[in-house]
Amino acid sequence: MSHFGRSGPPDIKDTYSLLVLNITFRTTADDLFPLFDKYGKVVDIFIPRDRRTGDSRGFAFVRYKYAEEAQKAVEKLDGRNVDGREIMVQFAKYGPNAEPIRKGRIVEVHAKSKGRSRSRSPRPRYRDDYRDRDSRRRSRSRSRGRYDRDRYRHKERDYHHRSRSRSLSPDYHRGRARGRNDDEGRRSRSRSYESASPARRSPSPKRSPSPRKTPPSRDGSPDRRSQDERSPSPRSVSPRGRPAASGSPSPHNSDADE
DNA sequence: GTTGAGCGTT
Repeated sequence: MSHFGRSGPPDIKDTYSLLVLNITFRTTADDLFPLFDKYGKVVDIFIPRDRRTGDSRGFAFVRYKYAEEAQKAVEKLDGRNVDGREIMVQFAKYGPNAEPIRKGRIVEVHAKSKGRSRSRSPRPRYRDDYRDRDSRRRSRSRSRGRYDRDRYRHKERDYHHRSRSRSLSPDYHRGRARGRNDDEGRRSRSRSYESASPARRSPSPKRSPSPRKTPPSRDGSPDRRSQDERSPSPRSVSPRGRPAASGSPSPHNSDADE
């Protein structure tokens, strides 16, 4: 039981953060603590996780008390198989406590200028060389991809909107020129619209084939929803029996009902 | 239940 990150950063004034990547989504700070603590004094371990799902994002931050120990852990734990996945340990570049690292300049003492002293790197990481955004943007995980796409949605939408505007100009002109086929013109426009926003279609494909399952009253009745919210149980005024009992013109039915 | 480039909270 570790309370890392539970009470926020304990003291990052003299701590060095290590970024651990490529860790499994099930790896927790408790699993990394013994691993990193073995090589040095771990002050705190923080694993950013989703606030909605609460799942790990796949990387963790390990704070060491001493830079030398952190460096050692990087060399030793970098490339270590954890939970069946090879983790990548490296100094955090961005962060609140990334400054001490720059000041300390842990390595470069005996390390060759060619590269960090990661003689323990069993596998060459192309990411270091191919750090282009194109590379990481080409393939992305599902969970993160969704948010990222959402973020870029404004741009895409703007682009589409503009494009549609231009496209609509000639389309409209042509459609109007035809004139004789009002039906066809409308249909064409309709199709164009669908093709213009394929991702904007209602995320409820089930509703289409089964419109009966979803009552239309709740679909287009925002007013009703408000009322419902105010009166969460308007029909449940009598949970024990049916309120219509007094006005029920079918006494015999009542027997069958209950 | 899935996934796999990256950089963090009270």
